[in-house]
Amino acid sequence: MKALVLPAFERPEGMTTHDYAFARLRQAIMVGAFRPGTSVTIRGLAEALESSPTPVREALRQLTSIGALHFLENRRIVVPRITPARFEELISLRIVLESHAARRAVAHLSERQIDHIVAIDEAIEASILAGEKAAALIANQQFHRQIYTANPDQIAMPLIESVWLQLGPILGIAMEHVAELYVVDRHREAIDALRRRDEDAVAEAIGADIREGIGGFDQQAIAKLLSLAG
Amino acid sequence: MKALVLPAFERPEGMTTHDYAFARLRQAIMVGAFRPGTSVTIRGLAEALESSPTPVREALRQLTSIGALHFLENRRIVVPRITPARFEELISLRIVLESHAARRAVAHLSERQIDHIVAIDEAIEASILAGEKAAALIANQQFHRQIYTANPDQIAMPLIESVWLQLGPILGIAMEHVAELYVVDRHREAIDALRRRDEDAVAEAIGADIREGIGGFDQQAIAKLLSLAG
DNA sequence: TTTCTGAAAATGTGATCACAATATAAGAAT
DNA sequence: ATTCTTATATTGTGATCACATTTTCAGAAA
Repeated sequence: MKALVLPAFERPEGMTTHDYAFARLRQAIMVGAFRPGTSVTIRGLAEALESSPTPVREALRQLTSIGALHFLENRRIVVPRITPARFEELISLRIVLESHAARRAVAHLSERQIDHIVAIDEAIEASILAGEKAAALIANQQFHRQIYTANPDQIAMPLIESVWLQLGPILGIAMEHVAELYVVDRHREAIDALRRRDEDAVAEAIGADIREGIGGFDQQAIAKLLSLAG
Repeated sequence: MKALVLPAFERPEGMTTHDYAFARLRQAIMVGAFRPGTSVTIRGLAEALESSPTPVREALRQLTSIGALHFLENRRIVVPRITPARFEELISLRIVLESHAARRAVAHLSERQIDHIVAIDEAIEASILAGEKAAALIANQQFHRQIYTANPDQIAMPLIESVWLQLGPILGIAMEHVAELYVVDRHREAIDALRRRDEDAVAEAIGADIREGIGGFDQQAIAKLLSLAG
């Protein structure tokens, strides 16, 4: 049994053991630290997190509720495998959910908030130029999240993050097999549309961003990646 | 402390205590057995379910992950309150998610499956005529679920059910304050479109069904309901 | 070499308990 | 009558342990 290695995570003071376990595992999955098909154990994670089974099991249960993990019939806990069809389904869901969320956020974004989003976009490009894949990934998620959560009554964010989590494992594989990140995003276009308060254009830009970004991998490339992950 | 009363639920043999607790609580919330703002306790539910805190807490954690419950800062567990804006947000999400899921299911539905869906629709009407509100509600959900899950690679169902769960509590209130259910559904239209394999028409019918069904309550009616639920 | 068998190890499950934080309610002070 | 204080009860948290199931693997049989 090799020891588990989880991405670093600072534990805020006062955070419960359960919340810590959940946040850390969630983040690990989100950035692709686990490969599809990997199986995890409660005790193993409890040891890695220096705690006990109870809070870890609660965290794992939550992660299964949002599709990040699967409890099999034999009660084994695994990172879900991804088929090409499932991948395509996830991408189309991202497009539908996120263009909707973006559209409904437009009216709530202040100029100051848009400035902040611009700053995040610049951070993304900086990370890419520096070759820091994980940082670029996190910043890209932050870019999207910042837009959608501007709507104070917004409900979609947890659902969107559920989809992100389900895409996480394949993201990790993709990052390993892509020599350098090539920037193909529509962020500039989305920002311009935000400034014009053009809801249709914002929704369109976000949809295209997703379609041409990770969704741009064609079926063949995905199949190849998935076979490598077997 | 008044004893909790949960809707009946038959426990399949071999089902773990945790799964039983989760399924039963989930169903209770889904059909509106809990009012918005209600607070629940781990020990109270453990007693009602004749088990212990551990599996119940796991079930509650899962339910919060899908938006059915909220853990407050003080660590109290409550059924989320619903504002008119949040309600409108939930309905628009339902429309987006479900018309998308319906569209992507069309190609997978066999004639036999469509026949089954017709049978469910007839059961809905029978329940309405018999005045059995809860049964009509369950059957209506079954109608929608049956369509969406025809797509074997479908990912959206858990997200859709998350939205249903968040609408559950207000459903319970609505059922109490509506003397008789008036049938305003587009099921027949959806079924015809399914037979024609007309994806656009199916998506449109499902969207209209949601919009004119529960979504049809205008803001004023919702505000009244929500004030009663204070 | 392959397959079968059984013992040992690993694993998920759930009840219990001690502890800390929070809420509740009774009584005192203003 | 209202507000503040304090003691009691309630509640969430997390570690631990016993149990049942599953997995793993060494050794025997074919």
